[in-house]
Amino acid sequence: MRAEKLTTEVRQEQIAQAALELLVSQGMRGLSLAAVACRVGLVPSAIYRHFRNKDELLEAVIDLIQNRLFSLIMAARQDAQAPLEQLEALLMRHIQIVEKNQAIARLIFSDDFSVSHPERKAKMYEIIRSYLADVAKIIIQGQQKGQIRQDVDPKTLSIMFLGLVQQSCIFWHLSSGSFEIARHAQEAWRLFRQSIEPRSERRGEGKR
Amino acid sequence: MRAEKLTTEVRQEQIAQAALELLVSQGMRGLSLAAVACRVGLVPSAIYRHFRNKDELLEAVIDLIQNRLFSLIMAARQDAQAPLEQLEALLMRHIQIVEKNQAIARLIFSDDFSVSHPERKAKMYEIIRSYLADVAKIIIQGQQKGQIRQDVDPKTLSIMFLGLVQQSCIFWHLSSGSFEIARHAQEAWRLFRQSIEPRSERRGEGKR
DNA sequence: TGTACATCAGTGAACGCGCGTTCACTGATGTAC
DNA sequence: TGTACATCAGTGAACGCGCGTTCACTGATGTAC
Repeated sequence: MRAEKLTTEVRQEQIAQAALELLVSQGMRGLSLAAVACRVGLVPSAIYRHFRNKDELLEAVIDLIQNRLFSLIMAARQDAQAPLEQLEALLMRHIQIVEKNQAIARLIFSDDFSVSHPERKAKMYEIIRSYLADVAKIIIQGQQKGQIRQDVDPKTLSIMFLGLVQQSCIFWHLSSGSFEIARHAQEAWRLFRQSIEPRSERRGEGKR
Repeated sequence: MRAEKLTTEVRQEQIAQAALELLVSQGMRGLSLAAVACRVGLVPSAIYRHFRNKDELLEAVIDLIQNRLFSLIMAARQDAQAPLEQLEALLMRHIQIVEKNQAIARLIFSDDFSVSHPERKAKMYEIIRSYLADVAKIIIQGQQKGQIRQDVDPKTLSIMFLGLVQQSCIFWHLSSGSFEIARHAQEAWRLFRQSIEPRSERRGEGKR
């Protein structure tokens, strides 16, 4: 049975999308050209009409991830006005798409990164850094508004924030879903929030 | 050239050790039986005199990791008396062996875990949980001695503590070593420590 | 409106490669007599 | 102390498998005349 003939632009999107879905659900081994092609309804060799090779497909997957991360931040910024609440919204949105966060970890720790492709690893590093820069921006706004204490490095804070996300996801992954990710995230966020709020607010609490 | 004939016990240790080293330096793809054998000075098929198959070798690697994690905690507990200082020592010891921590992440997110071997994933989950239980013990001692505030769940705290470690390692890995892991860990620890110390101490600070 | 042609997405057979694994064989070591 | 034998770690050739990739071919679509 011959598949419908579609333009390269459409197919490239479909293929990259299918590859990301496979990465999420099946891990790196599931990300074979045969499996990707099957999911799109094509024959393996048809992939080569739209990507030069598997490496080029992986690049497309990375671009897809970059876009997802970016829109996540955009969405969180619209969820709330105040910086602290934006961070909370971002954390909760991350938790909601746990499986997709795993895909990032799987990619980062896959063989196609660590040794084989240093330039790809560098690209991913840049993507994460730009994500963190956006988080840091929110933090700096919080500091200017007096919502976040000023004696901490925004960059350090942004990495710690991402740590809240990642850690929850790793546990969720390892426990095969039985780990109560939402509850943990809330408790962790409470602590994190207390540690970054200005001391003056804490003093108020302490006085009672 | 024929290799020296050694007992299975000795070879099993050598092989598992070599496999872990390869996992650390080369990632999962570097962990081929051929490479492992070569590192020990054997021929690939010789591995089968000491392990039934690759799966059994992986089990041995996991056991090795478990032992390493355990001795890390033991060492940290001897570094200091007070619970908070023990945690700090543990964090710093973790940072010193960044590369080895990566190996854990590589294993966890490899294909041999996520989909292929649920029981192996479960075992790793147990290992991490028992590690966290030890960390939680230290935290509970800290709460009893009044060094750590009592209104936070020790389990949540232990996961957040591990988050400090992991996050630093992930960044160090991604940045190919250019990320200043020690500085970040110190700053992150400072914040973490402040957030878990009892409020009475903070109130004192705030009064000035 | 109809015909001829170029373009290009989709096909299926075939390839080379690296991998885990098997197996008959070797030869050193320790034990029984 | 010497001889015969069992044990077992190490060897190298060979295998089957899944994978990424190539290539000549098909056939639908759009364009030029």
